[in-house]
Amino acid sequence: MANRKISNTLALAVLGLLQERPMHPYEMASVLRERYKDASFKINSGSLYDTVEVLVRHGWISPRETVREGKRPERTIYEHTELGHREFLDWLDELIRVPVHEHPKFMAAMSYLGALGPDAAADALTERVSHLTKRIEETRTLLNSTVGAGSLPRLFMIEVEYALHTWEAELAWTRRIVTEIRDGSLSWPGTEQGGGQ
Amino acid sequence: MANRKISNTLALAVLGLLQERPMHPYEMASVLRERYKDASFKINSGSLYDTVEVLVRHGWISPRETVREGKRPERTIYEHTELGHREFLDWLDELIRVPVHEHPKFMAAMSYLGALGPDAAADALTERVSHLTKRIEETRTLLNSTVGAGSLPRLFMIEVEYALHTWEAELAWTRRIVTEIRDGSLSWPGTEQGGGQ
DNA sequence: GTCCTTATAGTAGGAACCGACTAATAGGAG
DNA sequence: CTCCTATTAGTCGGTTCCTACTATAAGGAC
Repeated sequence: MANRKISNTLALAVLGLLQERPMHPYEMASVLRERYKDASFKINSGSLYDTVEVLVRHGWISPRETVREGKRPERTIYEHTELGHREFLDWLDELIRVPVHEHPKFMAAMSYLGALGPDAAADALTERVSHLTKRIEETRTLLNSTVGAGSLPRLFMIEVEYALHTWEAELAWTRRIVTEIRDGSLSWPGTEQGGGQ
Repeated sequence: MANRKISNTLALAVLGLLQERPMHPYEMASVLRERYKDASFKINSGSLYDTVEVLVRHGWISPRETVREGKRPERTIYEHTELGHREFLDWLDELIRVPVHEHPKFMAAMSYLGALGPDAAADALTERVSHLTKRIEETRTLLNSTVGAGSLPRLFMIEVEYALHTWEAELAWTRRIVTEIRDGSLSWPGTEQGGGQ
């Protein structure tokens, strides 16, 4: 009963939307995209319908009605249950309280940085720096045109602020490593030019 | 031919190990753990054997021999192919060059921070701060007892330095948000006490 | 009015992934 | 020398996840 939880965060997104009002899956995807939440959740129509089914099986949401307009496919509209409401808050609380170990692809790649040799490594990292810089600028622009312009409360985009902050940290670190590779202070076992010592 | 790539980074780990010397899957897992690479890759015996099979199907690695000691299960030893060598370097280079969008669970949760209300939110974030602090300390200790003690070259633990840096950034950000919730500078739509303005 | 593109709504089949299990051996406790 | 646990090595079955696809309707170009 402890970790019988669903782990896919897309389920959290669905649950969250249904706290507001009943919706059919396709609409959930649209609303999430409108609100820029596709940066936080991996929205994929196949997974979305599966996720909804799992939530139904667990009794966290339930179908409310099935409507059909013209000859388009039927839309099934879902609503949250009492249990679903409690589990939503519980899950949310835990996700915030307890950091989980994740496995970002960049960390995996850095584990084998040595294999590239110092020159290719510095080169690849330099290109990463430029991608990150661009992404950060775009995100700043987005925040300025929404929260900055007063059209959205800051709380509604707080996770974007978080992402921005982590990218900035990654950028700073990456830049520093490039410098250290180039000036030899990060020495490269396997090549004969060691750093100091 | 462009994105016919394997996406699971565990395959990168396998490929990387086989650049050194031939190995059987169980040994790969042990070596990765010895080298603290289980922080970078999600090692799971089920997935590992599947991944090895996929690599064989793609022709990036191939079985070299099957040995049996006593009546224990047979061990199949794999080695990398020429193609596997090229693809390893290529993939590595791309993972470093081009940042991919990931979906950390914390970001997902922060998207619904509002649902907790300011008090519960500050409370949960405060607990996160303490977990992060502890994790950072432990990681510093690990780095001191390996790279710091001169028993491992810094390059071999560079991804741990990266993780440490990102956790520190997350910690600083989380602390700041807690402060802003408590002093009211992060205002909470839905409750009536707005911030400044 | 016909053509083309985009939006709407969802389905289906297979690949990937993971947890739980098997089964043998080695190493100590007593 | 018998029991118990840890280590070695890998398999199996089900769930989850994703890509590719179907099919209708609406909106403009010309």
